[in-house]
Amino acid sequence: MSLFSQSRKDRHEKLKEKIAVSPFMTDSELAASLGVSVATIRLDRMTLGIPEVRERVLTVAEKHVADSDGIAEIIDIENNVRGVSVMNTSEDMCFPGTDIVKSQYIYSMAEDLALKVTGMKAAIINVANIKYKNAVMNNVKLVARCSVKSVRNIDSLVWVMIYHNSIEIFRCKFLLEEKGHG
Amino acid sequence: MSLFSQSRKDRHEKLKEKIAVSPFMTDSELAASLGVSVATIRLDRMTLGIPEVRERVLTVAEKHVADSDGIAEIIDIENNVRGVSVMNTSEDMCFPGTDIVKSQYIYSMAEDLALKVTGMKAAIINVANIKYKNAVMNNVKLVARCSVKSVRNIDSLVWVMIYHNSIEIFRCKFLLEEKGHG
DNA sequence: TTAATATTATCACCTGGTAATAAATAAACA
DNA sequence: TGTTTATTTATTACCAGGTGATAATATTAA
Repeated sequence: MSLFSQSRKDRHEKLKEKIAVSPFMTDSELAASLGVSVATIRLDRMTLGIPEVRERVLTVAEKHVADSDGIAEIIDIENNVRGVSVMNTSEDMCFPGTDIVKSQYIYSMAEDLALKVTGMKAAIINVANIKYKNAVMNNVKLVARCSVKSVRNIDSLVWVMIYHNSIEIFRCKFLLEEKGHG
Repeated sequence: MSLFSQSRKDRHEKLKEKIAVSPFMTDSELAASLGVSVATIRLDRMTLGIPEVRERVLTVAEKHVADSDGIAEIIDIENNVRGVSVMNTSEDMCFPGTDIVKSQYIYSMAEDLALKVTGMKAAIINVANIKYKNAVMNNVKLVARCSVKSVRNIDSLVWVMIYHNSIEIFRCKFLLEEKGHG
């Protein structure tokens, strides 16, 4: 292996890192920042299997809308009574460089399910009795179960429990209030 | 006002809605779905001030990376001792159609600050004593204060409190564990 | 029917690519 | 040293999804 291909390997590493850090750079920006021609960047991307800017941007954007929809899939729902959702944990839910899922994603799963079960344009005004005892790992299937404990006036009291392999890893109560009556 | 311009107003409304729902449609897709020519879509976008697909995609994608960095700004930090961050609530943190912020954003603000104060590639393994008593509204400035209560072995116990106008709206304890020892 | 309004078509141009090919350059080796 | 090989660069033709301007064609109201 030549010194030449060594410098290329270096450049490949730098390229991957640059794109990981700022995924929105065009080929010519990358070329300038690595002191090499656009054609070379093109070849490098081909060999590394890195798609063009627009695809990279689109991927990131699609992930965003997926997240804001709630990442979990509703499996079963009975309005104002109960609901079940499942979610597979993924790398981008984890603390960077670890296999441990940020608890905010667990919390979001619970909040989203509570919202969908009540069906109303709801807003959570009170959260109580959260328990979160065990770390959740990457690439694992979580099941959330939600049951509505009471519907009084415009408020709903909702319990959510999240399980991994039938072991409870999270639970919490939400008090939801119908929008516009607050 | 002519019937003609009435139908145009209709189309403008439909166009705005379509783009709000799926921001990644090209002009020709929009044209097809509204039964009108691409030129018309172009004119409509101009008059409504709607940018082209690629800009829309980029905007969404940039929001995503901003979110994953943590939306709050660190104001003051003393490693393993304390930290302060601020965050302005915005429309896209709210329940759709309301001015009430999803509590998951409050939770994320707390978690992110706890993580940054410990400075370590940390993972939250336990959360306790969450209190969240008041709804948080859109377009409001939140201040999070974090203090590290103990650093024992590889664990840190961290408290986070979030305030709006000096009123506490959220508090919680995190137990964090250094990655790789667990 | 005519004038005004709304829509469509057409053309030249732009960015950030793909794909393929040829040329230049650097390194390795006999 | 010259030759062979690996690597990089340049060039060309093409593509999608736009912008901007201008001209032609509906559509409707007066």
